[in-house]
Amino acid sequence: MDSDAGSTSSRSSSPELVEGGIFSNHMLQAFYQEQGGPLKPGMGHMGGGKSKSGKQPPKDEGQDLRLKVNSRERKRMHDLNQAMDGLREVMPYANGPSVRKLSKISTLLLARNYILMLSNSLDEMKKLVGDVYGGSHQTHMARCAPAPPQMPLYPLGHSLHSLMGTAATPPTHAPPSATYLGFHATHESPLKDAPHLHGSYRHFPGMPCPCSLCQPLSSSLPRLPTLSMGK
DNA sequence: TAGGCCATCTGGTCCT
DNA sequence: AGGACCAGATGGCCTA
Repeated sequence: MDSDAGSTSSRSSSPELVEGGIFSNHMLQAFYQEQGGPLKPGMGHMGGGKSKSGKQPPKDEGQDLRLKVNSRERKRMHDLNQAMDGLREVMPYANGPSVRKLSKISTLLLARNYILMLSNSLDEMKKLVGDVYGGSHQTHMARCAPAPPQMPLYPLGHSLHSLMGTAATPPTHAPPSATYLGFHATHESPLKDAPHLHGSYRHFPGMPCPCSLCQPLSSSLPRLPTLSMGK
């Protein structure tokens, strides 16, 4: 949650409060013992869990073990969130402190579209280079950087706009939803159906359009920290 | 107030 | 046996 709540939101259940933060593990244990053991399902401010009848180890050992497992799980999730933050940082999307973070699902979907767009751009560039320099270079390019096998060539503009989504423009203060990002949670292979690839051009709110019609193609997509989604 | 998003707890499963 | 991973459950925070 450090990653999720840290920058723009003020959730009270920050893991930093627990691990190496305001509350130490000892304090937690003391709290648990005061409460009569680890948080029972359905109670406690940290959420609950399933209440399956389970074999319970002896109380103290069981508590220690449970705390250890919980701690590991928290750490694992923190690592996952850190990785998610790292992904957000390299996305062509607003990264400023005043900008609301992309949700996890939106981050993943946008990342997927971004990768597809970059792949298509690469193909496009290779094609252009091949056209300019002729067959020998094309052969060289094909040998050095073969295109992914199942990646059909799509117009660059379309792929770029597919990255930005083709659905209705959401309000600028709201993060793009999964639907807005152009996906409907299909498990089909990339670019196969690609309903998001043949939409009409649409401009991402607050975001300069990256298509070749609107601006010259740069070698890498710039960071766009000015997109404000409010909050 | 409902819904979305999230962190956390928890038990189960798989792997080393 | 211990750890990693996963998914279900729960409650908190925030926004429309």
